[in-house]
Amino acid sequence: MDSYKHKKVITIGIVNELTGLSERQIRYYEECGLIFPKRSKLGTRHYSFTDIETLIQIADKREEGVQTNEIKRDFNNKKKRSDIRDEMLRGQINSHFNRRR
Amino acid sequence: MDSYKHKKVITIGIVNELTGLSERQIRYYEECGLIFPKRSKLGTRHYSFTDIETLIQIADKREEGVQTNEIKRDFNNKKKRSDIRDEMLRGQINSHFNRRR
DNA sequence: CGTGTAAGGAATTCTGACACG
DNA sequence: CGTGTAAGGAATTCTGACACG
Repeated sequence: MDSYKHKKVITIGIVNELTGLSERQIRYYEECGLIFPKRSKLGTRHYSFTDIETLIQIADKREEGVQTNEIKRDFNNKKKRSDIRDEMLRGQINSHFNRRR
Repeated sequence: MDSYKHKKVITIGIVNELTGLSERQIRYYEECGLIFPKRSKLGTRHYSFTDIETLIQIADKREEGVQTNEIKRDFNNKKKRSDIRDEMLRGQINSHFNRRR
């Protein structure tokens, strides 16, 4: 599966290499609620490949001058839209089953 | 794509958590030529998810009492077989194109 | 607001070696 | 052969803070 994409196994140093963002920036975007690394028992942050993809999107937005605030709102809206789409899909499937009864 | 699977971004501590193998064992299997982590400039080992899958296979074999030697031979044979299969596939494709000329 | 930096501590990783077997 | 361990050093990561703006 693509579950590897979501597994939180990458340390901040590697994320820095992969994204070009400083550790300071990476931690700050977490503080802003844009990414959510997992923590090991000892407090070390672990990121997934999807986190890295998100960080690259953030970096692009930031270069355009978009504030973390805006970026967060955009992310939430995108999520909301995909949730709605999923729900409509479920609705179609249900009506399909209802028709068959 | 599944290129994430092959990206060498995981440190040995995480590999230990994911496989249950000790760092000593993980490094030893590298010495035996069974896995090939990448090295950062400073010498830290980085593993991919495929490396982890390989390590889990190794662990299974070792539990059955198979020596690293045997395991390596098995891996090489498996590789050889898949290379041959690939070559035969290429042969078929070529003959297909030749027929059309 | 977003990011750099110096500070000090705690945990990580590395290598080469001795040990047991 | 395969793995544990203690040893010492080097690099990593973390937090809270001061700085600039």
